[in-house]
Amino acid sequence: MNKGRKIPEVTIMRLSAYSRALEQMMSKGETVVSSLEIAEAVGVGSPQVRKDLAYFGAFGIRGLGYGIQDLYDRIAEITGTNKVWKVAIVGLGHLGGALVSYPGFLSRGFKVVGAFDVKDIGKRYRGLVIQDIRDFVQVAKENPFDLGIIVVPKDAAQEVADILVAGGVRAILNFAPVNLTVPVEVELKQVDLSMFLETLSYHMSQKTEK
Amino acid sequence: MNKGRKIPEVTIMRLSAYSRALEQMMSKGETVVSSLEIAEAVGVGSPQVRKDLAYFGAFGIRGLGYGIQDLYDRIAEITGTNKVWKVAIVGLGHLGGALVSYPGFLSRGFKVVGAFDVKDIGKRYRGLVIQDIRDFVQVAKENPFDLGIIVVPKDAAQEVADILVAGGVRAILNFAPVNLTVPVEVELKQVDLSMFLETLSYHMSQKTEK
DNA sequence: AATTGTGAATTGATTCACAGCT
DNA sequence: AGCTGTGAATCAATTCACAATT
Repeated sequence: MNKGRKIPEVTIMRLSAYSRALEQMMSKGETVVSSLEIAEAVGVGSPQVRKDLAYFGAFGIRGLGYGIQDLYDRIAEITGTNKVWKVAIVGLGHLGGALVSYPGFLSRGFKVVGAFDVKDIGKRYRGLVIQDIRDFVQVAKENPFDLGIIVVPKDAAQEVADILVAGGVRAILNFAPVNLTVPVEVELKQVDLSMFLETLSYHMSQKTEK
Repeated sequence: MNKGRKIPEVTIMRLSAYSRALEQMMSKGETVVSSLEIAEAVGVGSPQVRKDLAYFGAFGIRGLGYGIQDLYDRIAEITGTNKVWKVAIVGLGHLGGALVSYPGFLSRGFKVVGAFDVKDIGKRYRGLVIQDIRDFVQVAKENPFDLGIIVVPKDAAQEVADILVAGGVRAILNFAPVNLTVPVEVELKQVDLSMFLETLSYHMSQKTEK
């Protein structure tokens, strides 16, 4: 097992990937799977899969493999995707608007139940009414959010983060390309889309130079 | 220095972050900066900053710091953001549509010059005309793309990847939640948005359990 | 016979601490 | 005097290899 130890963030991300591979397998009607099969589906080594799972207990059967449904449920329990999390999106520009109805969110337990911005207040947006971000704390008092997604221009991002924190969210996903400061008890994840492209352009540049 | 060694992917991502911090500083009219100041702006340790930079050479001045403009240019050269890369986006759903005009892309050298899908062919979309993905190879023959972004449903993603590769792209950024297979000479980066939320829900679950 | 679960070995990344410059 | 650049030390993650189990 591994009760006390700190679990690497990449392990959690891989669990998500395993989980999706398991969904695929379930839909094909399979019931048992080996660490090697999972590994191949996801593109890692099989000891990696076993190590990752071993952080959380021993739920395979030696000589046989893992029960797919069982493993799937265990992972959902671990990553918290067996619950439904209430999400507020702040910033309904192109990207924010797209995220409101991103199918991958709802299917994994993230339900967008609030949309906030500084303009277009009152406008309907895919079943949600855009609310004034300045009312966030008030709104959250009636109906708390677990998680906030920030999709505003970078100069506004810290201010929005402060509001989300004041409104009691427990985690923030930030798409604005700035480093935010939040209290330690609030989980923060920074995602910068152009950063991903830059790793690619780095590798492309490398190759042309050679 | 460090000419031969393999550079960690996280280092490249941090270089992007440093670069953005430098932009900020330049806009304030500053001209010199220490590794500690960069580190604080980005949220890492100062030896980390120096190590990252040292992979690519020694471009600071001992006792003084780094020339901001100079360092900025060097990083742009390293990450390839001093060039303009031609990008094709495949899949103009909500997310794909948002990415077409994502401001962070163009400002860092990624110019979306092609939009492809299986439907709405011929429709104009923010200055681009949607083209048939089945014509991709033909279109790319006339006007090659450096990089392809896949934003299609997961069942179509591998097929699209094969087409992009056939059309000669050198790198692929994939938003579909599946593991793609491409030839080694093509750079591939997988981005799964719900994975980021899942790291957050994991940490939130942890806290409630305690 | 097959595959898990896990200590041990290895590889990789970060941090330390200080010599070397300006 | 101050800050970089870097080898050495530490810390973390991955991979190996095999005993344990069905």
